[in-house]
Amino acid sequence: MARTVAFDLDEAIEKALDVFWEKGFHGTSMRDLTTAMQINSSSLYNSLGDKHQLFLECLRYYTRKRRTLLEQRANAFDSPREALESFINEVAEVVIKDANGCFAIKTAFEVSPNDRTIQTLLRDDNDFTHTFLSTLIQSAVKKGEMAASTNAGLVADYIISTYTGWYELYILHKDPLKIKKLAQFMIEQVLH
Amino acid sequence: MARTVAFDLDEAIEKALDVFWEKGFHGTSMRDLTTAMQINSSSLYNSLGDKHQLFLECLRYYTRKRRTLLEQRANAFDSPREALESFINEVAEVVIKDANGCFAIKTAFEVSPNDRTIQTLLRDDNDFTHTFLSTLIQSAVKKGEMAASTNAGLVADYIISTYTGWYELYILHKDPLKIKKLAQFMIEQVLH
DNA sequence: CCTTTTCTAAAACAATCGTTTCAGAAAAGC
DNA sequence: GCTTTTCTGAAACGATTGTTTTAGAAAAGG
Repeated sequence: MARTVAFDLDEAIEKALDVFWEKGFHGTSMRDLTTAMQINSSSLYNSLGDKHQLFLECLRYYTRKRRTLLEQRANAFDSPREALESFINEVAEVVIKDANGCFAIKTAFEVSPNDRTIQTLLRDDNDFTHTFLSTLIQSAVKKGEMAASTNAGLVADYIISTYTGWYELYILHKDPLKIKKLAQFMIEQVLH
Repeated sequence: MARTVAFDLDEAIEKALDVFWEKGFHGTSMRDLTTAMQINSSSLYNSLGDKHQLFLECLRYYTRKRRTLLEQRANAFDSPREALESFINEVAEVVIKDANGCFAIKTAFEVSPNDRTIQTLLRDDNDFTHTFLSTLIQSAVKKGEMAASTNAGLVADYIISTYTGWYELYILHKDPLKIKKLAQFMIEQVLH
C-alpha cells in the first residue's frame, strides 16, 4: 500500500544518542543529528518527531538498555553480597570507560531542572535502580551476609549518590586508579 | 580623560551567573544575558568579552566565593571532626536550597568534557576542596577524633563524590528528608 | 570649555537554529 | 501496471544565534 522507511529506527536512535551524549541537548543541533544519523531532516521529523521527542526516545533507549543489563547481572550471582560488590566494581569500570560520563546523570543536571517530562523519566529510572539495589541488600541481610541493622533503602540511595560523584571526579581528573580505590573503599564501608 | 563604565562589574557578573546557573552554557543566549544584566551587548563585549569569557568569569566568581566561605567555616571550630560534621550538614542544606544544583557540578557535566580550560578550572577548584577536607581529616586523626588508620586523601575524595550525587538525587526527587538522612548516614560511616 | 578617550544604545551582521514545504521516488495492494 | 500512500531529498522558512558596527553621549584632564 505504501512506501516503507528506508533506515533502521534503532540504529538511528543509537547514533542520535551518541551525539546527545557527547554534546548535551542544547549543545546538539539538528544538523549534527541528521549528519550522524545519515538521514534527511524530513525523514527524521516524519518518523521520530522533533528534537525534544528524539531526545526522549534516546533517553528511553538508554535507560531501557541499562535496565536489561542490570537484570542480567542480578541473576548471575548466588550471593547477593557478591552481586552488590560486582555491581559497584562494574560501575567503576563504566565510569572509567565512558569519556562523557553517564548520559542519565548528564541529562539530570542539564535538562531535568527545566523539564518535567525528562525529570519524571529519570526519576523512574533512578527508582528502578534503587529497587534493584534495595532488593539485593535485603537478600544479603536475610542471608546474613550483611548486618541485620542495615537500612536497605538508605544504603541503596547512598550507593547511587556516591557513584554519581565518581563520574564528576573522573571527568575532572581522568584518574582511573582513584575511581577504583573509591569503589574498593565503598565496598568496605557499606557492605559489612 | 575618558568616560567611565556605567555599571557595577561584580553585580553584572552575579546576574549573568544566575542565568548560566539556571540554563547552562548552551541553553543561555546573549539576549538572556544582556536582559538580566541590564546592559547593552556592546558594553558587555567591551568590558567582559564574549560569551565564553563571561562564562569563565562567572565560574571564577562562583568558585572564589565558595572558597571564601569554606575557609571561614574551617576557622569557626576547635574540633576538626566537628568542622567536618558541620561541613557535611551544611552541604546537605545547600543541596536542598539550590533549585538548580551546584553550578560547578552542572558545568563539570555539561561543559568540561569538551572544554579544557573549564575542566582545568574546575579540577583546581576540586583540588582546593580536597586539600581543605584532607587537612581537616588529618587534624582529626592527630587529635584522636578519627581512627589512626584513616586515609585522609581517600576519605576526602569519598566525601566529595558522595555529595555530588545528592544534587542529582535532589533534582530528581525533591525530597529534603532523603538528603538529610544521607548526610547523617555519611557522618556515621566516615567520621569514626 | 575643549579635547581626548571610552563608553553606550540601536541597528545590523552573517551564520546557524529548529522546522516545514514541495516535488518526486518507492513500496505494497488491487 | 496502475493507484494509493508514505517516504525521501533539496531547498527554503522565519526566527534566533553570537557578535560587530556606527553614531553619538559622557566623563576626566588640560
